[in-house]
Amino acid sequence: MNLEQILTPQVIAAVKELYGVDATDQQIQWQKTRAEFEGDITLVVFPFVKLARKAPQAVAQEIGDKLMADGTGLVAKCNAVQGFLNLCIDQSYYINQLKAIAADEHYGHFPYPNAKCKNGKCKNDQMLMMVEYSSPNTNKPLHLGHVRNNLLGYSIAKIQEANGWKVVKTNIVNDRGIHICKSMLAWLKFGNGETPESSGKKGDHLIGDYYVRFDKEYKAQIAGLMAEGMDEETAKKEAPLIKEAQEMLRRWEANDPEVRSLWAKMNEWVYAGFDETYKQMGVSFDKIYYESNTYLEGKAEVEKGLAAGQFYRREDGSVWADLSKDGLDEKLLLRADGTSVYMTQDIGTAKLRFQDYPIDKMVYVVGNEQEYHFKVLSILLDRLGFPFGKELVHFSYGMVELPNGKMKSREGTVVDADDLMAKMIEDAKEISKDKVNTLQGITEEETNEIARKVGLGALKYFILKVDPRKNMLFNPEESIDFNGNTGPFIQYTYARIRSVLRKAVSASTLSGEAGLSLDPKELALIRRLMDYPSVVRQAGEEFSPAVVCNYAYALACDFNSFYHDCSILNEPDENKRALRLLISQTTARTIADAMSLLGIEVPERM
RNA sequence: GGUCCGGUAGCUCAGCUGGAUAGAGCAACAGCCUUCUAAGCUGUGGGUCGCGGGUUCGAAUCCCGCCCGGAUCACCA
Repeated sequence: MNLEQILTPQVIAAVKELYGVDATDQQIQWQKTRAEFEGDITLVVFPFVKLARKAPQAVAQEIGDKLMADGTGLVAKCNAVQGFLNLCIDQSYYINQLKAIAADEHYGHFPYPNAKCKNGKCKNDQMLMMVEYSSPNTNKPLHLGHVRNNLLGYSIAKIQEANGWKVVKTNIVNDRGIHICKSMLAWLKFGNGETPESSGKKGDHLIGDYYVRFDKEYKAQIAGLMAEGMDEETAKKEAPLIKEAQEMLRRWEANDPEVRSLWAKMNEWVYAGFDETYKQMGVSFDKIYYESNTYLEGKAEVEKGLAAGQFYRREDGSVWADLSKDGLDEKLLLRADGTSVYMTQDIGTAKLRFQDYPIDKMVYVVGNEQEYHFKVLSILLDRLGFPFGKELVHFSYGMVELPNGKMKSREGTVVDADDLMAKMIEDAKEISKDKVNTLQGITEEETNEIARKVGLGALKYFILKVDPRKNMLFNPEESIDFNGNTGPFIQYTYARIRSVLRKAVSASTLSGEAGLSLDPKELALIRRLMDYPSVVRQAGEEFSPAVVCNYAYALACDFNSFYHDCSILNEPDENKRALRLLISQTTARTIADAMSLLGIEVPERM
């Protein structure tokens, strides 16, 4: 039970006694006391001013006097400034809270709050949330946009786990379609049998190169045709290359063995490349789906819906859903030639997933450009009887933009994920060269490991600290910071604490704390630590790793300030020293936990 | 045009379930290492919170209108 929960009923009682009115929970507003006033927590008394028909200051004073006279001794002092009642809480309360936090192995995590209730009877099963993220196309390597997606998806999964959900991380790989045929065709025509082994290229990069090559050759053909007098639109349709690619797609759909085997081979190259990237990024999946396996399932679902009268068929044979009752348009589900569209595939994927897992909540981590798609998908899944359809979450995030606009794969204006991670690790290593005194006696391997954690930490924090909904800017010309409000700053704080704890000879236990008086910096830290569970809760409700970032930063700031002012190991009073060690240890643990929710590792030294 | 999202310091971003004088970091400048890691700490300067109305004791925050930027409204994914 936190401070507000303890104090709120006391305030309600005080207001009742003083003014004979029943105050509602909503009228009780707490906020942190501003630094310039004395106190730990502040009650806003404006809501009671009318009831009391007195000046705000007088009301605040009256309530404050009542709280102090309650006999518990919790409120040690108070002062009233206008309509704000600042309360000083007895220090023993904080010390007890600190001990409780230190003793709680899973502090900030909520084990099973989401008990599944059926027929009013709770079976205490854990609710299952499936989180889809990454969802790459197999025709090009991952870029910075994917990095944001992956980091957000992974972090959200961790955050929801901390909030008590059973989370299944999933990936839907878009492995079929015209895009991969383009790469395949270009490889056949211009590849001379190049393989990842023969060229030493990562498989996804190799395929990406041929995708770019296709586009280049295709554009040349279009230009050629236009020079012969054809208009642009016709030229785009008539260029031999695009026709060949389309023909290849037809052969793929017809299960042509030759095309299928090439397709399988090239996709394997891509997956090997993706696996490397995912591993370096530190993300993982519990279950991977492939569109080549789900799109037929989608067609079947649509046919079923059609038979059930949910959808209708037009004269040309195409199948549509009428969403006008939901305030939307009509939406195509199957083309006249019977082939499926994006929506059909997503329905099929949902079907398979629901067969595989008892999904209570489905979360799609997909860019905000697809908001309309998911609005439609939600309605369609609901109509088709999927329990999670209506309440599906499209975790919609903003684009990563470069100084000159959006990234475009075909135009080569992308920031490659592998390159970027390598660059960050390299930068981290460069910076660590100046730290010879703190990193002396460490093996080359350890140094590399620290650089990896720190470099990736800088990148991840840089991306995750921004509100996911917002577009964010990345300037490749300016390197990502390692100072200030950054991942490395927080990692550094952790490493500092670990260093102190290593040097602490014995873990003396805290006793006889009655006589202890808390330093303001100690108090601030304990209060910050107390906030952690509500931060985890909020991050889960809002689907926002940024909330966790802000907290981790604030916690690190509080610690550094404390560290600067208060000596830990050199504190002569044994009891005080024990308290500070306990604060330090709890802070380190909380930093590490918060960072783990972000998918960021913390080094023991740096 | 309809719908959705954003506009806060020179730059990158917090704050947005209404609360006291709008916060960080970067960049600039000035201090702090014989003492637990200086990737740190302390300080200075920097703002019509896009604009205009409204709601109220109180608005960056809520409501309405407008301006600017982005996304979306495909037999693309």
